[in-house]
Amino acid sequence: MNNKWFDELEAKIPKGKVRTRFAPSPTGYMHVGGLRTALYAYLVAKKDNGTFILRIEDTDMARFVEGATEIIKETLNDAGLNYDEGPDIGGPVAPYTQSERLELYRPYAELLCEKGAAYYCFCEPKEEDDKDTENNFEIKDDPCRDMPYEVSKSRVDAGDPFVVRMKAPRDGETTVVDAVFGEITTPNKILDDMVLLKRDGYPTYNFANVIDDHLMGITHVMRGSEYISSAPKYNLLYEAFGWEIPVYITVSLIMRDAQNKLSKRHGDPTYNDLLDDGYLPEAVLNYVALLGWSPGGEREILSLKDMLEVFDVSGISKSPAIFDKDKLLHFNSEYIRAMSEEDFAKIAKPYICSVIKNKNISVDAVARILQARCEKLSDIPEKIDFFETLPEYDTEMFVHKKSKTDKMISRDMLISAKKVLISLTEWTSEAIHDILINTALGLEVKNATLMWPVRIATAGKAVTPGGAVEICYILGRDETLRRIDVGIEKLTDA
RNA sequence: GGCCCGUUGGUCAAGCGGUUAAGACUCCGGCCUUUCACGCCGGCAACACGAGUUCGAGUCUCGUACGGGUCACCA
Repeated sequence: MNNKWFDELEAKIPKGKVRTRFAPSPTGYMHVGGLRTALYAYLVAKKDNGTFILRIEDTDMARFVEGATEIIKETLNDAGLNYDEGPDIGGPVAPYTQSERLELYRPYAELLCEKGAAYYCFCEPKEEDDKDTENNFEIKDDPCRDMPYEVSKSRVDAGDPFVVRMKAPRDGETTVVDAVFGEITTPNKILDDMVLLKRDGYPTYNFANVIDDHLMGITHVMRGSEYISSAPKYNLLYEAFGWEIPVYITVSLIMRDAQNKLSKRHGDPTYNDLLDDGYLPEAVLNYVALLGWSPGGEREILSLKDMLEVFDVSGISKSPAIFDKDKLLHFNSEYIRAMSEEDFAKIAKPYICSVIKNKNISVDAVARILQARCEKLSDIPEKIDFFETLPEYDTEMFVHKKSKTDKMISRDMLISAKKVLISLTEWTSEAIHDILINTALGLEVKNATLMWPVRIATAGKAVTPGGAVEICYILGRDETLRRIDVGIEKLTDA
């Protein structure tokens, strides 16, 4: 490659603005941690009016998953993390998918070999088995490390299979500066000669990442703390090229418990699983933002826009955070309650319709009584299935101390309720409410004494969304009266 | 095992040398009420341990313990 080729690439690099990237590998789903990294990257860029980029890191042919890129794009989309440059929309430093950038990496690897900062290695790949053998942690110099450049180059030219490895210095030390972790100094001698270019010609993550971050003009690099021990090697690479080192922003891991990180393999939910389970994207995003980052004040409910205002790298924590589903659930219910009635009805509808087929039942009315009582959308069906069909129930449910009811009283109450409801001219919540309250008054019993049996008879359940009035209203007159009759009958038998 | 990082209630966390050590989730009371919720009010509960620096340490230093990360031709 001649210098012009490199120069042209360099010339394309946008400068002067903050540029961050989310660089997932397409595994078929989105990790909760990945979403958080994407969010932070987005915030760092957008806070400064910068550019947020999506880059797909698909350099592992063995792990390719069909459709995975689409999942990533959709996720970013419905989380509101809109990227300015990416695989589908292009940009000044396209392409944004590493498998489409393959011809870029080898010349850079060769350049490093020429400079003596890397070398060709012809050793056979290590066997899977002796990789993990016991305490074999020693790093030993690669036999090809000291092969003269000309010799190795001619072998490469002759077609020998090879990998390119970085030539880490054996002395001195490297200091990494991280916006979260501060300065970390590592003796170079413990750094291994990591592979840059694989035998199949693909770059490794470590290499492609550095090349692309540079070529794409990335100014701030966020990644999980699992990469922090590789950071000195990245610095060495940047230095070998004479490139400016970006600002590292390392975020700690999200854990399932004190000793295990969140992982799909162990059955922990991915972002997509959470959505399927009835969580709202905004709620998940909000919750995840607060795992490992704090805005400092007492405010916890933050929209993406709010976060843009208050986000600061100094609020990122170094210690790992345990993912707490209870708290996520709380955020979710907060978001549900904050929605407008119409919006809630819209998202609840599919869940409502999954159990309620009866056309006489108003989906909107059901949604209204549900909104304050559901923490996630997926709890909806079991809460309202009684509207569709009256479940079998035990008459013991009519007995309620606080409402001062027993079976006898309940039967009387149902008979009274039936009498007034049957003659009700308009079937509205207000009308039902007023006539029942008046009836209780006339009977000289407390409201609950009348309401409790009516609710039990019409729902067949001890716990229901909404009270007697709402249930009667939603059920409609005919069904309400029918269910009251069923109740009276059951109580008569008992 | 080497190297690196971390440690405030069960969980998320504020705190950046002087506080009665915030707040949120969970849990437990109470109020409201036609059930359950929602809402409101209240409560339980923490600086891992040991030295040192300092008039004074959750805050600084060192050590110990515990936990995590990493040591792939995976990312």
